[in-house]
Amino acid sequence: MDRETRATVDDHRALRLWLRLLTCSQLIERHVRSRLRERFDTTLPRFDLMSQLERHPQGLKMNELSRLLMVTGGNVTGIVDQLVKEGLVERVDDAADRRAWRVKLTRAGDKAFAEMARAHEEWVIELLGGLTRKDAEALMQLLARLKAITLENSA
Amino acid sequence: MDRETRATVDDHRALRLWLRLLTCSQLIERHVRSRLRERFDTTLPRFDLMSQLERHPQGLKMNELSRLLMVTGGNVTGIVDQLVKEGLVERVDDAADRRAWRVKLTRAGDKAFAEMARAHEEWVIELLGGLTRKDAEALMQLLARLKAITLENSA
DNA sequence: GGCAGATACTTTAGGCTTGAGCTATTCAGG
DNA sequence: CCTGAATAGCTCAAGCCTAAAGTATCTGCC
Repeated sequence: MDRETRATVDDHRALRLWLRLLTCSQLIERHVRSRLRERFDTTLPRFDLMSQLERHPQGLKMNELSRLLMVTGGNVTGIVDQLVKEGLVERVDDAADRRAWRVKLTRAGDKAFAEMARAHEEWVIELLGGLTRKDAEALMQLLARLKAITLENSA
Repeated sequence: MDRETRATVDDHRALRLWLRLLTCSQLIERHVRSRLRERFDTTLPRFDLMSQLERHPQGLKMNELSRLLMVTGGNVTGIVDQLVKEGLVERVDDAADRRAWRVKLTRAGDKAFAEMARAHEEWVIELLGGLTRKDAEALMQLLARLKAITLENSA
């Protein structure tokens, strides 16, 4: 019996929905984190950051990374520092704004990310692949609505 | 455009589902964390731990808390230490096993938690209440399937 | 031009979280 | 009994994350 299962029957709908969503998310997240550590000796935040850079070959500014990853700027500074030290990422001066950097994957970073991304997708498919296509699509749509509503209500 | 929206169109279904789930979960989590800090100067992990204790008035052992909260034992030690110091929680010797504690809410903890739980549910309703009853129920059911499948596949 | 406010980034203190390694206790077989 | 394995809990180092405060630069407005 875990947190979500234990919710007493008189808990209300929205609360139970949130607890269940959190449980699902944590289950998957733990699995992925653990595999990233085992197989690649890295972490989910590092992977997420590199994944953004891979989608933006022209590079991203620190504050763009911060917004995309939904974490604070100080946090991005720390993670980028590490990846720079490991040679996976580089800070390039931004020509138009001397306050800013353009952060990019190095060639080594691009290569390392490609391998991790392949494995990562396999793990996710392994975990979630058992859902029927119909369920998966329904879930996608409902989560889209949830996301829109949440964004609206937290603004 | 956030992480999930940015996923390129050729990303596969399971991966996109996972990213969307993560985004939803993080949006709600950030909101709740921020409000817990503002209004009660506390954190989500502390709230979660107290919430488990509130559901188990007879007390819980450290390893039971660890399992219920899906975090490691060392983590539970730290959070319980703090709550004990603040007088919200107490460690009672377990009569049957001298290695173990029974962790319980104190009267002050119970009172403090009741107030926080009321506010917490309001915040969640405020955030998610916009979903129709039908959508909420469908989502509950699909997430239940997802949870079952994930548990099965990560075992 | 110059100044006020906004913006880009870093730093710091403090809390969360993990995995690995430690002690103490319990339990199951011989 | 007693010994080895399992279990309950703690400690530690390292990394993630936040909010707040600090520096440097840019931008708009007079």
